[in-house]
Amino acid sequence: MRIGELARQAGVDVQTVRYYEREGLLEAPSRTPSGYRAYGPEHLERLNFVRHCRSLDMPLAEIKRLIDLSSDQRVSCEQVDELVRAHLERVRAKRIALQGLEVQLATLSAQCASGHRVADCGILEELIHAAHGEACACHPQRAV
Amino acid sequence: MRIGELARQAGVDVQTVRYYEREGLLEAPSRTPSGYRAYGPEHLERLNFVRHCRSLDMPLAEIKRLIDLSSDQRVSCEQVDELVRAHLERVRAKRIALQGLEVQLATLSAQCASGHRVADCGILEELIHAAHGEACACHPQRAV
DNA sequence: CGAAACCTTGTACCGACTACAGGGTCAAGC
DNA sequence: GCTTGACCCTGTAGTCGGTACAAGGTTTCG
Repeated sequence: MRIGELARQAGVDVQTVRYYEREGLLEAPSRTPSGYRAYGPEHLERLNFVRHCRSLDMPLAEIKRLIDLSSDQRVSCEQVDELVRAHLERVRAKRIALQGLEVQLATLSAQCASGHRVADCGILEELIHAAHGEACACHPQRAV
Repeated sequence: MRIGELARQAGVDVQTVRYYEREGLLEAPSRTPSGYRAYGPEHLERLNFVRHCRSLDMPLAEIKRLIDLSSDQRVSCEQVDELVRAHLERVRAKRIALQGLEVQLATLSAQCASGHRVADCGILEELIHAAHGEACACHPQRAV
């Protein structure tokens, strides 16, 4: 299987496959006499593994770590779980931060009484208040 | 005020100030005879404005747009609101995606019965199933 | 034989910084 | 007057996970 076929089967770009090889996530395959990469089914499986982890938004460094762990039979499963849990915690923290942002942005948007010129825009007013270090609708008890 | 003082007052790194100048978000200030940047209070206000928008996770390009809009008195307030609302929508979409990820990662973590060796790790098993295109705990009805 | 589709390497780009190298300037203390 | 340390300057490269070229070689089909 050449690189185009592998990429098609995994649903990724050809460049991405080469990128993963460069980053050490995909083993460098053997080459045809003319220098083309020749992949086997084990490469497709590995690539699917990487893509699946990426679909869970794991960074490549962690995916690499997961691959290393899984190839060492002496390693405890707890290390794998710890990695997954740590990632889950980061995702949760990010989601909570975004929830706060949503409230702030909705509040800010509510300041706009449409039809105005920017001179009287409630949104810009709030943002400029904030620039003076004062409280604003989106950051009510901001401590500066 | 020199760059260090400005940066301290706005709570940013000196490099960030120079970066904003290069990116056109902060007007280039006058210079002392020895070439040091000399800032006035209007620069601090602008910098605070930018930082406040950044705290709402707006990309620099949008902040720039906001600055441009706010300096044109003929512009309607609706354009400002539209920009804020579009940003809100992006934040909301991202938050929802992360919520889905949280569920997936929690499900995956629940597959691990601790104390095992990786050979029997439920997490890796699931991930490898997924790499074969089969359904897995974290992506139950995956269509490949 | 020629065109199209494929492959190769190498490089640069995205955002929003951060870090570092290699130098110049300034204020204080001795 | 000299040194020390804190500050400032420019320019460059790195982060992350790719994407997008450019300039060439190979294969495949008609």
